[in-house]
Amino acid sequence: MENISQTEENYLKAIYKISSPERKPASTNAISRAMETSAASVTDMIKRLSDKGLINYEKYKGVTLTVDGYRIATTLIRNHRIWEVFLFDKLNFTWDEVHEVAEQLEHIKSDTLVDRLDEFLGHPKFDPHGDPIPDAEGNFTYRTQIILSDLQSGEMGVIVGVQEHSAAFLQYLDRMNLVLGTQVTLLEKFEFDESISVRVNEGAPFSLSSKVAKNLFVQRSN
Amino acid sequence: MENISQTEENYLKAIYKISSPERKPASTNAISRAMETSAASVTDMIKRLSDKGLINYEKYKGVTLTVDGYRIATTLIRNHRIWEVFLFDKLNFTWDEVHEVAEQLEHIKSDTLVDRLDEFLGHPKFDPHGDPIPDAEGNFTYRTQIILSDLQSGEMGVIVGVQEHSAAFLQYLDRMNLVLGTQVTLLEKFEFDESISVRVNEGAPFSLSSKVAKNLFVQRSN
DNA sequence: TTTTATTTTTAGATGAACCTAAAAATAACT
DNA sequence: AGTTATTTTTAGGTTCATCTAAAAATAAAA
Repeated sequence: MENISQTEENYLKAIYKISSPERKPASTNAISRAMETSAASVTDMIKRLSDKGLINYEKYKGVTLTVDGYRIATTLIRNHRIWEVFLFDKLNFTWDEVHEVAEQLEHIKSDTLVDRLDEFLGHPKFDPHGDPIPDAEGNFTYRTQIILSDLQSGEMGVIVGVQEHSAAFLQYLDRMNLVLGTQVTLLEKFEFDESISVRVNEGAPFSLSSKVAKNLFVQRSN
Repeated sequence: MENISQTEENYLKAIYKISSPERKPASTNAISRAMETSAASVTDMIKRLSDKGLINYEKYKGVTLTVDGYRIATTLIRNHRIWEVFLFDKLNFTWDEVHEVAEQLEHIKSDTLVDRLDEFLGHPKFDPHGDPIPDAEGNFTYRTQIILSDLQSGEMGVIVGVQEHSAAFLQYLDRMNLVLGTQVTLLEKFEFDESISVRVNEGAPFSLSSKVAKNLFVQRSN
């Protein structure tokens, strides 16, 4: 099971993301969208990954990860998120900058590198976007979280993550001081455009669009 | 000058190492030895690098780096050595372990990553083997160093670097406590096999082979 | 259920980075 | 200088990861 290329790793990660959490097969088209390549290229790659025993493949039926493929995919996600924590905590990258670099760092091959980094960082459980970091066995820490717009009027919550990861969205959140750990009180919901009115900490009320309200994860705090 | 592959980068680094410090042209054979590939592959690659303006190439005459090629090569060396410091200082890798991982990390593309890492590490000037870390402009810090066997009998020196970088040699040095910063007194030189007798700090005298004596850099300290 | 649309696969090509074997150029001996 | 040895290049081929265009299979619509 050795000698897996960076490209192959990226395909496995894409398949993992498409098929989780329900373990549904990933279609050729979905993979080609995720990888930004042609469907023909995907079929090609699928054959190689199948030959290597990393995915289960039946023509026209989509693919699922084997145990080996799953292990590689979750290791990559672990690597990626631990590197993100390093970049954010130690090198002062912003949360919209970490992804791109971590995308490269996750592929570094070393038996001990990420484990030592994990140790150095104090075994973080979540990355700078609030996404859980799987342990070396691929187990994720789950958290009871809801989207901001699901709070009741008057309820308080703490921001614990984001659903949308685009740099534009993350930069907007930064500008609004809506970073992880921020206390948010939902004051009012407006049906007509699904926008909401909130208070951050003790500040003045302001409104957030439906898009923001639906892409921020919070934990109820009262 | 964009889109340079990892392989191309490694060729540039090899050419840099072969042709430094005298700036002599690197021969096809020397490059093929360094890269562990066939001479034919080197000729292939040489053409591509020449087309990209990274090396000066004249058939049968060997190659030299252009200004662009030189900049890339020294940047890689800078990246490599800064990463080595990180692995050694922060993640407790031993000095025989750092090279292999840094060999991968040096290729990570980011405008700010290595500069921030450099900052985080306190702008180190030398890597864990005592090799100088060039600044962002490719300038190296030079140091007055001699090989251990060039000390006079009775002279003291401080270990500042190694010439040979093999893991076996570095592990041997560790076992003997001959790490960077160690104070060594040369007691006696034996002509017949060029071995030497030394004292480390205040310890008991012991002997070192010619090979060790010639591959350790020291700075005179009295 | 037959036709149409969509998805997936096959066929055939390309460029990067490698290879071996053979030819050409340069260097080293006698 | 002429022959031999070495180095370098060319020629032709392979594998990986991609592509486009066309064929085949599946899904959706009439």
